[in-house]
Amino acid sequence: MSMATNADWVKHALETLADAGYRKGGARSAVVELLGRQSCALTARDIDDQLHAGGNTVGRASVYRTLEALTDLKLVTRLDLGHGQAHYEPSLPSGEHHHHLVCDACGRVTPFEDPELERTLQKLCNRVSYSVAEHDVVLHGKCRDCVAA
Amino acid sequence: MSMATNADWVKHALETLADAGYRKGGARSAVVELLGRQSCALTARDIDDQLHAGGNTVGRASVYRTLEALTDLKLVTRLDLGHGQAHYEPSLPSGEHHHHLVCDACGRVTPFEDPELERTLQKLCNRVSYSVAEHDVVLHGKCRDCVAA
DNA sequence: CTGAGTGCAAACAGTTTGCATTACT
DNA sequence: AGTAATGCAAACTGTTTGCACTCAG
Repeated sequence: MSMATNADWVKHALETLADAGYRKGGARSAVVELLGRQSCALTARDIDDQLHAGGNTVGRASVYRTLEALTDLKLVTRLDLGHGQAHYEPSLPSGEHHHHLVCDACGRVTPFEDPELERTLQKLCNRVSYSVAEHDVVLHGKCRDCVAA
Repeated sequence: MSMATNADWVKHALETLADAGYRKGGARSAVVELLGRQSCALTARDIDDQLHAGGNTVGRASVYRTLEALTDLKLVTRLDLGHGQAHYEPSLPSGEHHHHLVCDACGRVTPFEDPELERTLQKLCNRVSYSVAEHDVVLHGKCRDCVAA
């Protein structure tokens, strides 16, 4: 299921880019395919490093430009997890999403889901004076390993 | 009550700094007093600008150093609201806290409180593998004015 | 052939750091 | 007097932009 979902996301993302008038390009496809292989949040640096480790020669700029395009098309979500660098993750067309636990000691990021939280947030959004498009919940603390150490 | 709370916070903050071994200094007091006058999140830039507008000659560096000290002592909370710059706000000793609505169109930040959300988050924290020290909820969208426009 | 896509290097913005000076204690 | 606090400028980091070159359509 997870594999199918990720493959679907890559296909969906490439199609959406094409529909939006973007041409095909090596750097962009490389970023999209790399994102498709991940399930949780990556930084631009992570993406750049992994692409280079795989022998690819994409420039930082192309990574950022691709991420911007994908974010504009709502294909990826840009998250601020509080360490001064943005994180990006594919957003599933189904609309389902998770939130994040961040270890302030080692930097690890762990996703979690909680239906009750979603329900509570949903109710909250209706009560508020803004038109809410998106919500982010970030729990900061120490992961199990760092608590032990 | 709001006035009393803010005045208390300034007093509390200055005492805590003194107890922690910090000497008295003009830049630090200026930042603390300015924070005491605000109730919601400010950027370092905001603080620097407001101090200069008031005729003060503090350097950026001192603002940041003060904010770091205050954050370490848990006197202020550092928030990442997703626009690449950190926001800071006094944290009340009572432990009560609010979360934020951010208008992605005009940048406005509006605080809100929701006891049910706090309860839900509390339960969630107990169920999770991390030891959670803090939680941030950020709702992104458009404020009433920007929806109208 | 034309313009979007790309890589590089330079530009930027927010934040941090090094250092000489100032001023609490 | 001794040492923390401060202001300035330079250094750093993550991100964006300008430009010449390449390649998809």
